Amino acid sequence: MKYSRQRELIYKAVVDNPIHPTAEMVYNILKKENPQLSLGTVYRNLQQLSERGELIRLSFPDKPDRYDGHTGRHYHGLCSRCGEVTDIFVDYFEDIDKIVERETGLKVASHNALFSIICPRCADSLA
Amino acid sequence: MKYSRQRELIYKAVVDNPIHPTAEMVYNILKKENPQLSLGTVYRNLQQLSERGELIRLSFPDKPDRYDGHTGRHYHGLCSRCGEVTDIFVDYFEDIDKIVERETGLKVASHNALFSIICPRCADSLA
DNA sequence: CCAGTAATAGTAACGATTACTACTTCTAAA
DNA sequence: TTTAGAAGTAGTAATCGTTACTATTACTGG
Repeated sequence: MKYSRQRELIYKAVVDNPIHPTAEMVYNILKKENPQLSLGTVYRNLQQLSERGELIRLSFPDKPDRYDGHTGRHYHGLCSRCGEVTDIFVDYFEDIDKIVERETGLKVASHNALFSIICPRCADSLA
Repeated sequence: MKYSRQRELIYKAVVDNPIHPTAEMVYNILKKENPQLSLGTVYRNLQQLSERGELIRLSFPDKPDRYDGHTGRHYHGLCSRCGEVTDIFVDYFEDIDKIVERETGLKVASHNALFSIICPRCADSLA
């Protein structure tokens, strides 16, 4: 894989923006300073980086995919009001992989979890 | 919501097929006996049923959405070899919602989990 | 500094899904 | 039961997110 300035920018845009941006968001963030950037380049690099495990790609029904720069095992929260995606850093629940293995007989490599939450901003606006 | 024969068929196709079919799969299953069925009708009803909580809609990167007729809390396994989706029925891990609430301060309603597994068929073919 | 390979910009194409429209089917009340 | 009106359907067009293509540009090893 050859170095490219664009890939560097795209990667940093995801890592530096904890909002879990979509491809379009990355494009909009970067095009201000890099007006020649192509949306296809953003998509291509996000895909490559995800394949290589340098980014994580998240899918939700009826919404564009989002990308996460944290590659360590962690969970996510999805605000059921505003749709915001947040990282949830708690210790990985090792046990539950073993429980599932024991109870189902399947070989379990890992799991990921999505918590349905109310984010602080939405919680406030409700109060 | 008014009764329709098509909706009934679509709902049953999902509930009766534990493969977590895609919209296209549902269409193909049903069109044999119901050649007049329209793909748009399948999509529209799957969406309505998901919105009403009678089906669950699952999204994965780069794959069409899948639908699950089990609406009770449960988990899913995704075979990392063949991509097959399976239900995983183990007791809901109530504790982890509380742990996340305690550690993050967020209001947690529930979670779902996706286990990365090797399905029995793939495990066999490797042996 | 140059050759060769990989990456890009720009645009076209694609697949999954939703929207639209004229026609059909439920259903509730007369 | 008939019938009016609302909701649903079939068939097709349109949309959106994403990937593919192509001519040009930018890395990098020798």
